[in-house]
Amino acid sequence: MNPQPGSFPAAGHDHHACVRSALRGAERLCAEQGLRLTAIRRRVLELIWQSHRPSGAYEILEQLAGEGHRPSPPTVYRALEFLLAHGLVHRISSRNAFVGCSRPGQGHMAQIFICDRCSVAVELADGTLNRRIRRNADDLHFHIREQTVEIAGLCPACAGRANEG
Amino acid sequence: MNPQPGSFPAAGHDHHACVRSALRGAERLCAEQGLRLTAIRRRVLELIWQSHRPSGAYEILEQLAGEGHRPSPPTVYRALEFLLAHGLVHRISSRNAFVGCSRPGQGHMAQIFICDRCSVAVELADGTLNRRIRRNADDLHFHIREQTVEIAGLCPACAGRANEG
DNA sequence: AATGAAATGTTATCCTGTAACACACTTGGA
DNA sequence: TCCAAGTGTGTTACAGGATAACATTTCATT
Repeated sequence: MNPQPGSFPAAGHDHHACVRSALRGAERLCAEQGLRLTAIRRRVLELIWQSHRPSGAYEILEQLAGEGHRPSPPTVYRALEFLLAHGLVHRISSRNAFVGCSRPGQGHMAQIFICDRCSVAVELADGTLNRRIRRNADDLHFHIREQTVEIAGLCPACAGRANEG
Repeated sequence: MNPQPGSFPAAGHDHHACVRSALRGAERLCAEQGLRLTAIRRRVLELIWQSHRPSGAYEILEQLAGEGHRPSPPTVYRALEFLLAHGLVHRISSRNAFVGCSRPGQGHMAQIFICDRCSVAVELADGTLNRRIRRNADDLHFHIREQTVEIAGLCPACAGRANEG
């Protein structure tokens, strides 16, 4: 089961299932579209899905290094470029980081909520909101290519313990 | 007159007036709130307002260097930090750059449209859209601290000559 | 003048991302 | 089977963005 799009992951959710589901989804999408999910690309996607927290490119690099690969930055950035281009991951501009996309292949007009405290990110794709953005663009006679909607704050769990640590 | 919030600047608009207006606004806001608009802060704001294109921190640095100041990165970043904290500029995460805020002091729930071709940025503050975001956050039980809404594409003028150069 | 807080200067370094070029591996056709 | 062309990867070197840590100055107020 994919990480429920539209809600923060429950405390004890089966994360291995998230990862498996994401990889299966990627395999299916690549098969359908004749794309090559090479070993590196697959591994980078897998590492990004290790958690629901956006990963920096150099974090990924270090994890790969820990496995003996020792790739250089361009290798990782190329894999990320591929994953971004085909909607398998999102870039979080406000953090220079990358997070798995919960709905690969369904266009990329997502809104992403990121917790300041635990860093968990959740994506939404609110059609009403997207239409509103498009309408604003139309009023400006602006032609949208890409949108970035990132909301930072506290997730439910962290808001609950806001006054602790 | 401030750059019309909510529309792309007209071809022959009086840009000196934009700059003057932005600086006057900043002076007023700082006076009201007992903030110190020091020489550097003022100069950085002025440089950012030189155009409606977001400026990188190191661009600003170079311009200051060209005037004999030769400041170091932290100096510029501190000025930017001040200007951001008091709503005088926006950070454009998707470009690592900064642009003047057209409505200082009115909260910072803005949407920014940026042209891929000429880089001009225009800000909007659509209450309906902001309420929609807030509503999505409420549904998630997420507490918003800050939002980033950046839309990239082609401004009216550039869309017009899209098939030329 | 003396004091404490805020602002700036300085140095060094870290993090993020890419250019440029070499090599290897598919894949389809001669 | 071998060759070409395209795609993917390796490697080196560097550009660009941002901050830590500490020294010094400036300012408002006593």
